[in-house]
Amino acid sequence: MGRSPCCEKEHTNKGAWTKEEDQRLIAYIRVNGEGCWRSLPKAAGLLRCGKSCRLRWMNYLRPDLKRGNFTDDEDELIIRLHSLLGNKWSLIAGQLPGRTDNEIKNYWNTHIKRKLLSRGMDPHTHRPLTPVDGAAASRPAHIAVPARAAPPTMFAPLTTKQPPMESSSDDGSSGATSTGEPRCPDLNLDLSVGPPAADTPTSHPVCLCRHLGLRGGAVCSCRQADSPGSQGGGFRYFRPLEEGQYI
DNA sequence: AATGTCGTCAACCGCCGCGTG
DNA sequence: ACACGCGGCGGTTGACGACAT
Repeated sequence: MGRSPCCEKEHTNKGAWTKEEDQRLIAYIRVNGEGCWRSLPKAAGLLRCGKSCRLRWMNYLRPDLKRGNFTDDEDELIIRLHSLLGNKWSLIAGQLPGRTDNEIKNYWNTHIKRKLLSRGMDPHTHRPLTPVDGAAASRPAHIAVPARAAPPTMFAPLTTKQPPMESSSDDGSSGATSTGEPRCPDLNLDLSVGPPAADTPTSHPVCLCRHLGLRGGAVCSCRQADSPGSQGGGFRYFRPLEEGQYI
């Protein structure tokens, strides 16, 4: 049998939304607020699947959406967040007010991937392309390539049990550990859009999870985050990048 | 001007995680 | 512990416009 369909497909419209449908959806949500997407279409007089209504609202109709081109700052922030989080578009979108996960995902696939390739970076791993990667990058799109492991593990988090790494000027022999393992590049965790505040310390470590609002979630194991002495409590830290260093 | 190709993006699909009974 | 319903997420598709030939 399997799961029941989310709606009666034979009685629902599909495809592009009309202005009238948009107006109905907006008017309904203005009065009743978001939520209960399953019953919303009927209540709002829409012949649409609840999921479709939610998507339309979230990605297009929400009043707080920022339309228009991405700024360079937003570009860089997306790249940094992607290197940390992988294809977690909703988490990335959470750091860019007014942008949606769908929008960022599209933008990544159409613009940023190419931007990284032009920098000689692998958009999946955020590492410099090797000649082999380069060949892969030029591989015709229809030739499938197995997805690589998600990047989040690429950047081994620093814990307070480890001494902070020396500044990344530890030369760029970089990229390899003494064991010959490729070393994870460091991360610039100034995740704000726009110029940093003058008094913002950029060299001392920050809790990534906390910065991303993930503290207490599955991703973050930080404890006692708000207490000043919490550095010994198991925080995971990341060290910012040096000027001009890419992730 | 007609046709083909490419890039963009809104929308759909199927899966997953969480809450609830 | 289990099944179910729902919302949310990420991958993919397809329509459409811009550009090239």
